[in-house]
Amino acid sequence: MVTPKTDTEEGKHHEGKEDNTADYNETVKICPECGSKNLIRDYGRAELFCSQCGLVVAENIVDLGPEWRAFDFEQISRRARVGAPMTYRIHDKGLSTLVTWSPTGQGQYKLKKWQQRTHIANTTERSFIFALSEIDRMACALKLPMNIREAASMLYRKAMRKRLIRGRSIEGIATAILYITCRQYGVPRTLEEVRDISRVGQKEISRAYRFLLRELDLKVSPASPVDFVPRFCSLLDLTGDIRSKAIEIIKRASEEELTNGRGPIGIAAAAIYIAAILGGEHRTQKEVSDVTGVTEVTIRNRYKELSEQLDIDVLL
DNA sequence: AAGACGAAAGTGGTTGA
DNA sequence: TCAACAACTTTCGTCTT
Repeated sequence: MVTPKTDTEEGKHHEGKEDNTADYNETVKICPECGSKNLIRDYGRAELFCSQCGLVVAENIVDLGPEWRAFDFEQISRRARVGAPMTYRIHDKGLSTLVTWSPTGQGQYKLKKWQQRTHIANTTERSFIFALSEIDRMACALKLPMNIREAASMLYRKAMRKRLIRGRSIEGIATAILYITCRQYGVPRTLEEVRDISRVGQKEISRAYRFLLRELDLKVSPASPVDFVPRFCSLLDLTGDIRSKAIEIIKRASEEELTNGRGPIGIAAAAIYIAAILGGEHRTQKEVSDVTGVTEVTIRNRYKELSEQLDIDVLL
């Protein structure tokens, strides 16, 4: 994986020289409000915020850029000497050198031919390339940040090393890998969302998902409703205020054990629905339903439970 | 007319014998 | 492997604004 972004000496070097929101974003790892390390990047709103208390730590974050930066010549030479940053998203980890055609060199021409033949020599290599491009395509469609694509690629590589891919659909595995990675990184996508941009059906994704969890010995804790809130809120064009309110409601609900055995998305949807009304930014059940993918009936059921048990008066 | 409500039947996934 | 089960969906008639 690409080197982590915390580079302390670097931070001191160029204070105030560059766009400081981005710098802030790269160095802050702990929420100043509650100390939680669980910061979530919300690319829909371009915000970095705390999943515990909802505090927006940084705004206008622009990640997705080059994985490293250099601020003086020494750093350039130190970091740039190997060429492109090593990345797992290229099938040979980006370490190969592509020799391009040159009209003068006969030797280079042969080398190029040799490269082409061996580069994509066998079918496993081919399918790996395909898998990575698929992961990239899907991650792109889901607007996932680069670090998740990297992690997904890494996980796929791991699955391949363990010979888990053979005889299975590459699409299914790749989709499941992405789904798992999103969960691990606290930016879950719903199964429906993943299915919509995948080329395989939900059943196959689920099968591959369970298979991978078992074989790779991964433990993915059930998604928290909180993790869905920022994205749903931004899709509904709600302010950060509502988002915080919704997260607050979910926290109280889970303390009262109202979330047990309930689908996290339904909880998130209901909390957002309530929060939006309380905050004067009313959204209809249908609107919330369309964005979250749970039915209005479920939203009603959850929101009835929540408002009654938590003594929240929801006056329309 | 649109939104909210809730009853009732149906669906797909999980669990435990 | 199968049946029981809970959560969720679909459908639809009714009430409210």
